[in-house]
Amino acid sequence: MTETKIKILEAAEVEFADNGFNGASIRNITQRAGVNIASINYHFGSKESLFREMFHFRFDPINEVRLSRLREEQELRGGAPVPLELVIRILVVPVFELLLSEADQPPPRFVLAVARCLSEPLELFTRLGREVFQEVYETFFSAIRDAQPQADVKQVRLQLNFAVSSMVGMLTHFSRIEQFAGDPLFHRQKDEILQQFITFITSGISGCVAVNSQHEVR
Amino acid sequence: MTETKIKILEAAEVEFADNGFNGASIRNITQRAGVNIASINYHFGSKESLFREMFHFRFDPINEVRLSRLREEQELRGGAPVPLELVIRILVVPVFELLLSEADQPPPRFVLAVARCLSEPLELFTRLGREVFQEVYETFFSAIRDAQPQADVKQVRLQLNFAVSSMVGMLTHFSRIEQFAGDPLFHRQKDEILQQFITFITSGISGCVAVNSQHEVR
DNA sequence: GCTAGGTTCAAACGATCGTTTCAAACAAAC
DNA sequence: GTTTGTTTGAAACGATCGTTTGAACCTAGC
Repeated sequence: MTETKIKILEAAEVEFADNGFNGASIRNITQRAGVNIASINYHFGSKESLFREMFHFRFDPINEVRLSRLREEQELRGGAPVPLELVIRILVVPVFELLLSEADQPPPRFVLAVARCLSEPLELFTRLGREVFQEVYETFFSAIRDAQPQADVKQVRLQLNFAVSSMVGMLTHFSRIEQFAGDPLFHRQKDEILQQFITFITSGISGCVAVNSQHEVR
Repeated sequence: MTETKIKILEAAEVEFADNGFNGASIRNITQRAGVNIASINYHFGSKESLFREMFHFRFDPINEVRLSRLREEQELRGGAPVPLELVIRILVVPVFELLLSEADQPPPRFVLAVARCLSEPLELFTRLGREVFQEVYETFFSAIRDAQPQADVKQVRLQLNFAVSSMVGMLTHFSRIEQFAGDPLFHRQKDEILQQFITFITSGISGCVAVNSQHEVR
């Protein structure tokens, strides 16, 4: 990969994270990268293709980690379902450990860039989201279903929808909601927040099943 | 309120919901409303002010409902804390019953408009979010804290952050994530989805406290 | 040294953006 | 009927957008 291409990708992360997709401008990106305006269309083809390439470049490895870690656990158990909390942990950690980086170094911006751009209602992002996350979605859907034999399929689908929405919402709105409280929450350890979030989603999901089972028993 | 102003507000909801704030254009809004381009600046001053007015116009009544219902329950109990699930229900229902409207009528668009625009990283929306939601945030923060005497303040703040993120994420991404599954989830009754979501958040929050209490016991 | 292919550059393209202008149309008051 | 203040209209403003152009530049390979 050319040096110019790398510089553009790095600058694009920051620009997309700060301004969203529609708000980001080719001129700002190239200026930040210290390259010529035309180089984006030369190296990537268009603004959309630039985002697509940044998206894949950053999230494909993350998703591979998620899939391989889950498969490790599954093989380790030889057929027995992976516990729900562990499934959620494997889904959450690879992304959120990047957001909640240590205090001495700034968090990578591409997580925010992707989360914020995916919130924009462009048709492009519907396609891109599927392109990048479809396999992860289906694999973890099966794992969550396996972990809860008593839940029906539609319920699990709803649960995963809740979980993913929470995750994207957290990425997009954490810093902003944080400001409601006046002082930041990051005094807490990164690992503690991460664990609390995993617990939040896990408890939320298993709470749904518990309540629903009660309904069926009645 | 003038007829023109109302027509603009209605058109703006659709345009903002479909394209976000940066993606929405004054020309599309006025064209959809059937009014002159200049009328937005005449009646509202600017695109930003138009959004601000739409935001307040729609969400101030919703927030008043949330606050008054919570106070009703509090007075009904005369000092005793309102149960967590009921607090969450009062927070969630006034907004989500609009999103999950019945099949025979399309859902109002301003909910999506606000959720999507608030996801855009413009400084404007940090201010606007506080302007509209600060009081609700603080009031429900107290109620959630009261409902869980064993939880400490910072933990409750984190929980509310999780809850609000989930809510905004749900509004923004529900329809898109739904498409991962192939067929829509809305076969289920509106009330059932709503109850499941309330249970998800409630269980998530109380799950955090339970785990944390265990930690402290050790 | 020359050529060929890949890369960068300044400049411009057409389109669209939010906003402004100012005259025309309108309504209500006297 | 005239006046006054409010609302609409067509047109244009300056700015910025993503993209394209075509010449200049650079670096291997011969």
